[in-house]
Amino acid sequence: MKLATWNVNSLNVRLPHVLDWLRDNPVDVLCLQETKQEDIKFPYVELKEAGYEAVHNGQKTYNGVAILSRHAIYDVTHGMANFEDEQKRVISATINGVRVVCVYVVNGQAVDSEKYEYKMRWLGALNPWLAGELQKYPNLVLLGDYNIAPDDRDCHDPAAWLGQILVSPKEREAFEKLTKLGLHDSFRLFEQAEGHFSWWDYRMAGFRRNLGMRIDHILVSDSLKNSCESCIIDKAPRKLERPSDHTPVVLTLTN
DNA sequence: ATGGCTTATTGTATAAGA
Repeated sequence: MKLATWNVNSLNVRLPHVLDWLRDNPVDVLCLQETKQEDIKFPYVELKEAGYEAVHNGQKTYNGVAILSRHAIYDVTHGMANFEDEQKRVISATINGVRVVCVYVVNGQAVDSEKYEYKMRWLGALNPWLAGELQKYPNLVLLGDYNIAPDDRDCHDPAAWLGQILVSPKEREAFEKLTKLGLHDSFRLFEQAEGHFSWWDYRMAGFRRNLGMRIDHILVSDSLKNSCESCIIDKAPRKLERPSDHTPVVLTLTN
């Protein structure tokens, strides 16, 4: 089973890239973030023609998450039961006996901002909510844009970014607390080298110079850890015309 | 050279992303 995550930065703009990518990479499940569209505009028909069922928790202009699947989708829930939120950032479903949780974590803008406070409150709710979900669904995969680079090697210039948004100690502590629930960063089960990123700023020729961050992650529960066969970042879509600033991360599970 | 780009908005400048 292959599961992937991709922040598309507007599905309206990026649908051709998504359809092309799914044709070349027919994963079982693809989680999307920042669809930035109301449900009525969501391209259910085009995705169905491409072989994918989809569920969407969206809103106009901002945020929005979706799960696309080649297999039947069961028990869909929106958001986190313990956190009232107008922003559409979470959608979950069960597919092939795996609980798939798709998240678009708050960006936070700057460490001294109100948005950072919201980010920390949001992450503060995510942890206990996931603890409960793991009780209900031991086979769980948490995919999405975490807006956290968990380690210095996940940042192109740790000295320049020291204490900044995406790498601040509190954010990294929140990520660390997720791993303490028994969730494992599947990319780091394999690749340990520096210079692997999932997001590059549109400015400063960020991609060409590999000035990136690894902020899109796929975490797997204890019970799935030994089934992980590979986790790769696919940089190909970032090279296209009018790309998303993020690129897909793909997990392969055995059986 | 601390800027640079991209997206959406009942737009034509502003907010947000990260």
